Amino acid sequence: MIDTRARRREAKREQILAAAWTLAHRDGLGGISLRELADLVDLRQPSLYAYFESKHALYDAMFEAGNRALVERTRALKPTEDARDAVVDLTRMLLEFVTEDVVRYVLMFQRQIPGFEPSPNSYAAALEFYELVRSKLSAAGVSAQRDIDLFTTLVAGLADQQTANDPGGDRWAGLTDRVLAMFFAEIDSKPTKRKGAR
Amino acid sequence: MIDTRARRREAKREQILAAAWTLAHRDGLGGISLRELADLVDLRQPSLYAYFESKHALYDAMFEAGNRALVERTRALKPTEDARDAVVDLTRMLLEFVTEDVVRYVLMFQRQIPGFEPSPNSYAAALEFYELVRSKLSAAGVSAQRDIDLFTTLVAGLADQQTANDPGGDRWAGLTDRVLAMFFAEIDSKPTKRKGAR
DNA sequence: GTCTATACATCGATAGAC
DNA sequence: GTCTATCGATGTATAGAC
Repeated sequence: MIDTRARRREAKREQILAAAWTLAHRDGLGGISLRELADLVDLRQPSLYAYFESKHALYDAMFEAGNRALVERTRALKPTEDARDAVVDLTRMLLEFVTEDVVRYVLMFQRQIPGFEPSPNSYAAALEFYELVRSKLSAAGVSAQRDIDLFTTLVAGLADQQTANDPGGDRWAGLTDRVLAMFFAEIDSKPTKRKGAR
Repeated sequence: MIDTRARRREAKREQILAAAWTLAHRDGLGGISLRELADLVDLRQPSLYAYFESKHALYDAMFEAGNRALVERTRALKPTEDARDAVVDLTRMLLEFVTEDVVRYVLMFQRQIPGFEPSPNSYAAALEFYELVRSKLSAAGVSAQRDIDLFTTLVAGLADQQTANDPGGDRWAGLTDRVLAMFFAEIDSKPTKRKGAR
């Protein structure tokens, strides 16, 4: 049956992707060898091309998987009464997401693979996440672009320092609440005119 | 004379380093090809090993040069009356340093070369810079480790976002003053006991 | 789809002659 | 110090049998 064939193919694709993550964790993102990857899934190297048309396509699939996981995780956050609590929960979750798999973080948020650009399809997943963030920020009274940029600065700084200087620990992640309190104090001290304001 | 020989050797080393920066700017850090590098300085590829024992040793020399330049730039900052102004000047200079040469920034502050660890000698230059930062922060009333970590978070965030999302521009660098004002407001709101306090 | 076999270009690195 | 020659590995890709 055609369905069986398609399902087997999809299963093999998933198997290849899982093996790719394994290799990436061991040797780094750039250290994935297609010959070794093929070995891990009982294929010969040229046969990988039946599933991914290039190594970049493999990275692209990994990039998409990472972003879909992040979107899912974001959607699974419990609703909060206060909109700012939602931003706190989001940020905590993001730091956790980032520290639990540094390689995935690097693939998604650092430009480390030379020449790799996400396909429009994969990038859509990334955009979906950013939209969720924007929406939560907006509900918390943060909608000016420069205020959003300030927020991304803080989160990027926490994630960068945490993964680079204390992987596995929480030296910087532990600053999350303090950083956000500081952020909202700054926002409140310079209120921005909003659409609904009189 | 022995001096002449040593000087010629040092000059060739510098020539190789300069060519390496040229290639890195064109092709990225990882894109440096030893064969092309040798061509640029009129050598054959294996002869480079008379000057650098490996490609990592070349990166190490570049890492050290970058850090020495940063230390020099920091020492050249004009003294200020107010200690917090010195931190502002330092941060502005750092953002400028980072944006004027993104490749150098990546080499110095991101872990992008697989397996590259600075030698103790090169790392000493990096430590020298951190000591200067610590000293300026301390003079400005920031000496608790968690407060220093907060500062590094902010600077890392600005540098990361600026270089990654707006290279050549100043979308995030332009937030520097606001970020530092926010930082010092936070510091003042939670004063830390200091050695000299009564 | 998967295989064998092969090819090409590139890479960092090393041996050994001079 | 510099060279030629070479090694072993990589990613990429294709041809052609089954």
